[in-house]
Amino acid sequence: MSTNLSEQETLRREALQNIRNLGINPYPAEAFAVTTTAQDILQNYKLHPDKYQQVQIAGRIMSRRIMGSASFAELQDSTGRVQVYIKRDDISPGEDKTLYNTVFKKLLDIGDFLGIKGFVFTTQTGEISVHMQEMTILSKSLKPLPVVKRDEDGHIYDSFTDPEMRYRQRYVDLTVNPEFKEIFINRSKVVKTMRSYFDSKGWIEVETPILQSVHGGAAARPFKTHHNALDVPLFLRIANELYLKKLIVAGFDGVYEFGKMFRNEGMDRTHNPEFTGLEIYVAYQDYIWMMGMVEECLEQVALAIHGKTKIQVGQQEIEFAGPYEKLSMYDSIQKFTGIDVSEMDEEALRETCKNLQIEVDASMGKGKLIDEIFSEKVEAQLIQPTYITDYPIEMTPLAKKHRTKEGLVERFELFVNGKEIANAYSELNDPIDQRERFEEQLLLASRGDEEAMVVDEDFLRSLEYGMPPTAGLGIGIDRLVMLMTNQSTIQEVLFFPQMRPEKKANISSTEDFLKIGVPAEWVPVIQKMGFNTVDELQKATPNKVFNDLGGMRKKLKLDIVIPPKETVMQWFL
RNA sequence: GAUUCCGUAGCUCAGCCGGUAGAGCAUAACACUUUUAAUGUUGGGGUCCUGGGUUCGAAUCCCAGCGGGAUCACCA
Repeated sequence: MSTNLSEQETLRREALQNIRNLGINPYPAEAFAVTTTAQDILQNYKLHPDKYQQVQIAGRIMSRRIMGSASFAELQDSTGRVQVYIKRDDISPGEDKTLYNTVFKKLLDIGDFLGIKGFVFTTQTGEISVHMQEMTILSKSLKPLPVVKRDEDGHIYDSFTDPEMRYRQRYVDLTVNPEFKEIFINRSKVVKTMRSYFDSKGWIEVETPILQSVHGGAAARPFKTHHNALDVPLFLRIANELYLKKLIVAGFDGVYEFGKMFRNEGMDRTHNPEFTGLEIYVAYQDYIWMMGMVEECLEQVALAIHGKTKIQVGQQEIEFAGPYEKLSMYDSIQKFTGIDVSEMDEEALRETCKNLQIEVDASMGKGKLIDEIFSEKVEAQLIQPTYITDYPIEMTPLAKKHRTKEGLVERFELFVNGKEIANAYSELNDPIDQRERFEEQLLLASRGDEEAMVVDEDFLRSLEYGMPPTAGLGIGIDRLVMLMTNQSTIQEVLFFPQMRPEKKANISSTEDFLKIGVPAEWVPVIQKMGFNTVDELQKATPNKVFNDLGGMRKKLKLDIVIPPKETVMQWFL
């Protein structure tokens, strides 16, 4: 047994062995038939007490209150917690009280999974509880869970709050802070609601490649990888737009995909290197039609989660029922800055940025400059859902030119609570125009714009065969979930947000220590003394190590013989 | 990347002007037949993030590093 375990972990391993010694399998293979849940009991027992005279429930022990020959424990399952009442003479009816006195009181711990057979009743203090008649150990827990206590008023004590630990060990987080499970349940509802809405329209869910040889469809730095068999570089997709449009060319009327996108860029509370995007394309429609579709869809999502369309997000109340306000990009800048940028050329825009104290650089084209003004002065002000429409052509190479307004494209972005959550176009289906737009992107790239889009020849070829007029939409699912669940960081809506890898302590194996002559029973002691590697040990002073061995022996109350000094000296040769 | 705060027991946290570490919960032992943040009594448990420096003496002061949080920048 390693001395690197904490005292509590060692005790639990000993308890595990003692359970085995009693002939009980702490990890049984048999299924345990669950007939009810904590939530079901708490909600329905009073209405139909007769139905709860024989129940089987399973979950984790989350607290124990032992009082002589009777005890209470809280059992937590996926739906919540219910109290269990255990009476010694009920579970150990004969002379042998081992099951209660030893197994329940000594060998079980907080975190263990238990299957319980019993009947539901109400205690003198009025708490609905399960009176245990039989108990099955389903799984022994070897690491102590942080214990979070709650009083009658719901105040939380000693809560497990360290964000690093919560994200790295989400299984612990959701076990001891089960209220966070609600976010993920709602996340699932968001996707489910959207999916069934799309399906009801007859559009089909598809899957397109994640490994792509050309990372098209958006402007971002990709993750690069390599395919050995083909010996070619591949990229994790930054978008799936071009593939979905190829499927419209192929003859589908509506296609959509929920999928992970990967962008090799910064991480913060609204960005994770992998995130979930929804993209949907519908043939013979345009961006005006798409606005109505988005309103209908989001209204259903809000209803599914909150049962109403007006929801609280931070300090704001946001109304998701349409129609949403529509504002052209130029009008929105005029509205919030009083400046009309619609007629300005690049030089005038640059001057305007300077006056507004917005930083610019030489690589920025006209579209980019307007975007800077917009994101600096307008974006944060758009609290209620607002469509910003009709973007400058320069910043949108995949959208169709505006039907009436020169220099603009048919595009909208939906802003809610000051953040963009959707982006849509009347998709560009003119192959010649599309090629020219890509060429302009190449020009921007040569000016140093790292976000300029790359050309996808296969996509251009597909357009040359002919794509029907199409409306397309992308929604950042993580950000939508943040809105719908009132969370301010993306990490809270991802089960496993990206983290810096945990640093692994460099530890020599027991064999390595044996090789230099350390007796087996002393290896754990050496490790306890802080020498994780042979190297570290050999860097220490031999005399001091020898002296410390005696000290550790005394401290750990070990009944083993100290190696002779000559032996210890051999370790350092 | 910049600024700033933080890192002490399994968990949450104290620890002042530098003198080799404390509390609550958890855990161990005993008591207790309806408690509920159960209770009472008694114990055990620490690489004070790591490495340097100042000092007779560092959890504490200084420097560097690592990890994390917040804000900002970048990134639709």
